[in-house]
Amino acid sequence: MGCAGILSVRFSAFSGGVFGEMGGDFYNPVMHTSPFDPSAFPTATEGGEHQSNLSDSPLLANLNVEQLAAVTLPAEHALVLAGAGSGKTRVLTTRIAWLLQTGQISSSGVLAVTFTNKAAREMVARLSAMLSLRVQGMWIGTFHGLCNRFLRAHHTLAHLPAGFQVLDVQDQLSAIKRLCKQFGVDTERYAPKVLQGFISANKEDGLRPEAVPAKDLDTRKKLEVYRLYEEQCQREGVVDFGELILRSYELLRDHASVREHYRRRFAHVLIDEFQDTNRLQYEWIKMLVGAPGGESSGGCILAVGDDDQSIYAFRGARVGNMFDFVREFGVQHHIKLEENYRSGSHILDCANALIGHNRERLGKNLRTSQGTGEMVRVFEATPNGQHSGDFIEAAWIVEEIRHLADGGWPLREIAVLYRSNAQSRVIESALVQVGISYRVYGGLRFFDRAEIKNALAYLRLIENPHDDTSFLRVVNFPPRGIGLRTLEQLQDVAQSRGCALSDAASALDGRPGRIVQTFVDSLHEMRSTVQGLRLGQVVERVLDRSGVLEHYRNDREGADRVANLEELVHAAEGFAAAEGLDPIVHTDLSSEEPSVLALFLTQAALEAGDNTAQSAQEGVQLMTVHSSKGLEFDAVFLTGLEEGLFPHDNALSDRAGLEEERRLMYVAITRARSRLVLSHAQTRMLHGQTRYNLRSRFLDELPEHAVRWITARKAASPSAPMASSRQPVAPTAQRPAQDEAGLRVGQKVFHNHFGEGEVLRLDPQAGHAQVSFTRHGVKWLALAIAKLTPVD
DNA sequence: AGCTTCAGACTGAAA
DNA sequence: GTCTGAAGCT
Repeated sequence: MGCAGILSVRFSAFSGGVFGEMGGDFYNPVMHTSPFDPSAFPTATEGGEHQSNLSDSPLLANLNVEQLAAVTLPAEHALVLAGAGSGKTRVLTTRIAWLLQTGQISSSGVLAVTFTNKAAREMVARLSAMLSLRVQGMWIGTFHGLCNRFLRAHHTLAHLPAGFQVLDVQDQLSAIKRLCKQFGVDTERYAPKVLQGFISANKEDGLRPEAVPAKDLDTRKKLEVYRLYEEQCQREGVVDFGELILRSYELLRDHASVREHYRRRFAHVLIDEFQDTNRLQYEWIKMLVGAPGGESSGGCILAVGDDDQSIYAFRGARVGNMFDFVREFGVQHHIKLEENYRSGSHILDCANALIGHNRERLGKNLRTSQGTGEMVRVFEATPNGQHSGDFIEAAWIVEEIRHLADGGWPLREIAVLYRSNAQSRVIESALVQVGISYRVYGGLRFFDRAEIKNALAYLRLIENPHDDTSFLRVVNFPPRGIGLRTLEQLQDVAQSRGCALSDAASALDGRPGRIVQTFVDSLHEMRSTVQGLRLGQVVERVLDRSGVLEHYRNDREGADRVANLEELVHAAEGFAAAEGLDPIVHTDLSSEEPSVLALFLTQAALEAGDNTAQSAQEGVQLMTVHSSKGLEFDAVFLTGLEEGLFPHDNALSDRAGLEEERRLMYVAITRARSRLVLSHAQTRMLHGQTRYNLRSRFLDELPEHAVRWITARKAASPSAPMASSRQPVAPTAQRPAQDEAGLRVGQKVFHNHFGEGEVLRLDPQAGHAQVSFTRHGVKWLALAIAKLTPVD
């Protein structure tokens, strides 16, 4: 599967980031030896207004005025508004390097937090390149990675076992399902997914069950599940993602000495992508630093973010944290990074004009000294007799890509972006048609694959026999004839005795009981046979003894899975060295030190791998706009710019939703270096039916001077006949009157192509009508395009 | 007990 | 149109 590269990079590049120097790194405020690299020592900065004064400092060379100001800020709280492509990461890393080199702090006095492992890795890599000191042991990582590290160090105070494990979303859901079954929760009324959302959302708001207002019966029921879930996790020694942060927060809150220690220690706290932080993450930061006026104020915060790129409100991100931060910390230093080093001014003009339609902004305008660059083009795909608009759109884009490729543009520098994953399919098949290779982002990640999760479940059971989630996952995998019946009995016994499933096995009798007992025995056997082996060997042996590997070998479609399992062995083999750990596994269940196996399993949960479906081959990159954030490409094709799709129907109910959609569009536009092509289709196959869509309102918000409206001039592919040569659409073409044609629900209508039908629903805001046609089924139509005649 | 079929969903997604 | 998850069949 070619995951070798991905894995080895992942496990080595972040070495020490999470686990390095565990223990010794904590209650040990003693500084590292001097971090100075004499050759890079800067001269006095004199307030640092002009870079010319600093030409002899390689670190600060080539920074623009704003970047320099941000890097050399005094040790006070500050907010940096960093526009897209403005050198944000460079500022963050140079700031850290500058603080270290000027001797203002030691490397143990810095805490830098990001959202993704990728961002953390990049920061570590850039710092290593700038500094001669060991970046490994520094507190640079994700919110969850750092909190994990923190809880490991203080696991006793946190009431957790040394080798506590981290539940990912899948594990969490199955834990909740199991709990529902056990306590007879009506899962028709309270879907496990909903309960999971409820629990996570509350944790991310920093709320334990007792703190959530039980306003109605429904909420009370959910709270009961929340409580039971917490008990279950505690009993099994596992934590979910939210718990990592919530418990770290509470630990700091409840233990003054620990709090004081870290507040004294971290003189500088740097936060990346601040607009994406949720309430709990912000509270954690505040607890770590101490709000002004509190009993002890700690270090200073440098928050870097861009309110215009806030696109994760749906998962709890609060742009409001930016405003709160300024208010609560009395932030005096506001720096805007507005110079963009990525795109020409036509592209930036589009971005600025578009985002100017948003009301709730801190305010910021991207500029460039690069010149205008290419015009931004807009393509409208018109359906023909054989193909719907999305097909024509895809074919046209692929043709354009082929031209680019012929012209020497590297394929990996070309991206096709879309609003929702469902759109990738048409584009993929168009690419396959002409034989252009591509990569799709958004598939399963390595550690989320079923075979890997099965293998990890065995390893977890070796580490912790009380992990019932893992027990249930593999008690009948590979199949050994244990059915639901048996498991229910087992769970009953475990519940009445208050013990783990694996300890309840002996109470069962009959054939099923013997099978379960054999399974439990084999786990014991594996646990003892594995002692003293290297981690890689441990994984290998468990894959063998558990029968997992054999099971996939016998599966005629299991070749990929076998390869992935081999990859897992390889990853385990390299893990210890990369983390600077002893590779020998000792799973002493009462140990105060987590075993290397426990750390490996945690790593797997906290860093599940790139979510790219294909291997890292050269190819056009396909992804959603969301996952394109932070990336850049020479050429960007942004597809499906249609009302209902982008902005998406589900986001249109309120102003905030629309503004987030617009920010999403802003993110997409600012990905392009030199070429940006926007496209929309008049008709699109969606959910197995044809939809008629108006072009996106966002297209009408772009400035005329920077945009060229085009239509197809030639056949997009041999099989696709001429797209009709319509006149370029005027950018200001009128939107349909809301009540056009006087339609109402239940109205009988006639359509030239589909014949007779009845209006099922109306969406006046979007100008859409859903019509059930007698002969062609249910379709959504855009009233401006479809000609509907009312019939009586 | 395990496989197959059928209904229903379906914006976005890090750790 | 395609994937997931639960009920039905062998």
